[in-house]
Amino acid sequence: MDISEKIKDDILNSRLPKGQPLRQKDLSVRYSVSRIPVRDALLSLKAEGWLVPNGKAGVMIPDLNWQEAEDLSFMRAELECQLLKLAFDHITQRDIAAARDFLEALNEKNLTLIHRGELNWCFHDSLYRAADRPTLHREVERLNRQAVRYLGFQYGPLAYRQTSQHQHEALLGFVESRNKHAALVLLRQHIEEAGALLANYLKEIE
Amino acid sequence: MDISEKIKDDILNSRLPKGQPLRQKDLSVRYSVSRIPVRDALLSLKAEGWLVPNGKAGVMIPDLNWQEAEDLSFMRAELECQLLKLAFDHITQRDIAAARDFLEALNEKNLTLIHRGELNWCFHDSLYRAADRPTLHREVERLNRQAVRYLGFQYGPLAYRQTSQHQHEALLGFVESRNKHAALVLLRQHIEEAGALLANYLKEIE
DNA sequence: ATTTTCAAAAATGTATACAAAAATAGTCTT
DNA sequence: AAGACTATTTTTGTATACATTTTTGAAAAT
Repeated sequence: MDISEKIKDDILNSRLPKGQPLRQKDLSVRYSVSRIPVRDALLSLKAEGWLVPNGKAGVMIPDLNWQEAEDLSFMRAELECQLLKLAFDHITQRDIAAARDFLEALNEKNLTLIHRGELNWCFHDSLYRAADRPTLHREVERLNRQAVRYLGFQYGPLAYRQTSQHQHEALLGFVESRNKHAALVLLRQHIEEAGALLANYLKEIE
Repeated sequence: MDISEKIKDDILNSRLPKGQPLRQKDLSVRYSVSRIPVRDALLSLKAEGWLVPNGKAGVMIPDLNWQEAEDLSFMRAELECQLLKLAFDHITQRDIAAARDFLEALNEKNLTLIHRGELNWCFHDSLYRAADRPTLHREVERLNRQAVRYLGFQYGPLAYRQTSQHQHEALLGFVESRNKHAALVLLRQHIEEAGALLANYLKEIE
């Protein structure tokens, strides 16, 4: 686990302070490395949206907010449905088998948020891979990785895990039976529903 | 001009070798700095899509290709139209004035590609800003900045500058006369047409 | 001739030290 | 007491030096 992953993990589990700049020195002590790898990690995390600039110097952990949740799910809905549509007729048995494996793995109760997020993306990715559209694919992956920051709410207070898993199974079913239309409708619903639920929840607690 | 900008400029003007790894040492000599700021720049540029990993070590300047051009313009069309739609009813006179200024500036013949790309984004940004949707906005900005890598073709062999400028003027006209529908149709056309032209050209010379 | 192995070289990753910039706190002025 | 200014401290940015990893190329084996 490299430093960047450790920082993500610590952000997800609220082990790093929000609302104040993260100090390179503090982090270098915390993870027992020099400031150089810390700087590298902060740069990457900033580019991925896990951190935001803090004035003229330093970075901060941004607050989660309903607007970002809404925008992320909106963009995912638009782009991922397109990606699935492009992929659909080229999805192989191997892809389906891979998707099933990831789905299986997601049933495990004791997964870290990061691990669960990764498996979640891998499941979707198995279905998109056949689209063979690297740039679109890369962008969708970016969005999914940003959305991981919100997973804590979806699997915690919102208890959305069961529903999500059922939708995944249904989606895979439609792919296997080559029902493109139903798969696309369900995927959009899967993304938009989770986004709306999350956005509403965040609005409430704000 | 910081190093990262210099590297972008040198990539756009083919002053750095494509198809082989960029060496941190070479770059540090070239720009007369140590390897640390070079590393920072490479990390950022990799995150922005200007560079791609080269095996286990180093980065490379990726080839421009028609599929990426197509995907970028596809995503821009989907997301920017949505952004303009959200912004439209809130665009102020001040926004319009700003847009006009950038449009004016774009008439200047002797602009560097980077500068032209920046002005181009600023023009669009003036019209989107009123949407007040930071995350969506940020993602659209990312896509536009990636698209800058392709500007050399659009303003060079394709001689698309005139057409593009006319479309910009017409778009601003529709905004001023509060003709939302026409503006949205034109924006989509503006993005998709440029994308298709570029993709076709790249296919030909490939 | 092709492939494999392994040592040398080169490149990247990291630590430490120093320079520049930013934030802080205290003093002075009004 | 509020605000502006300056000195001090803190933090970030960069250079240099060292460690680790990767690449390269020559020699040996098939």
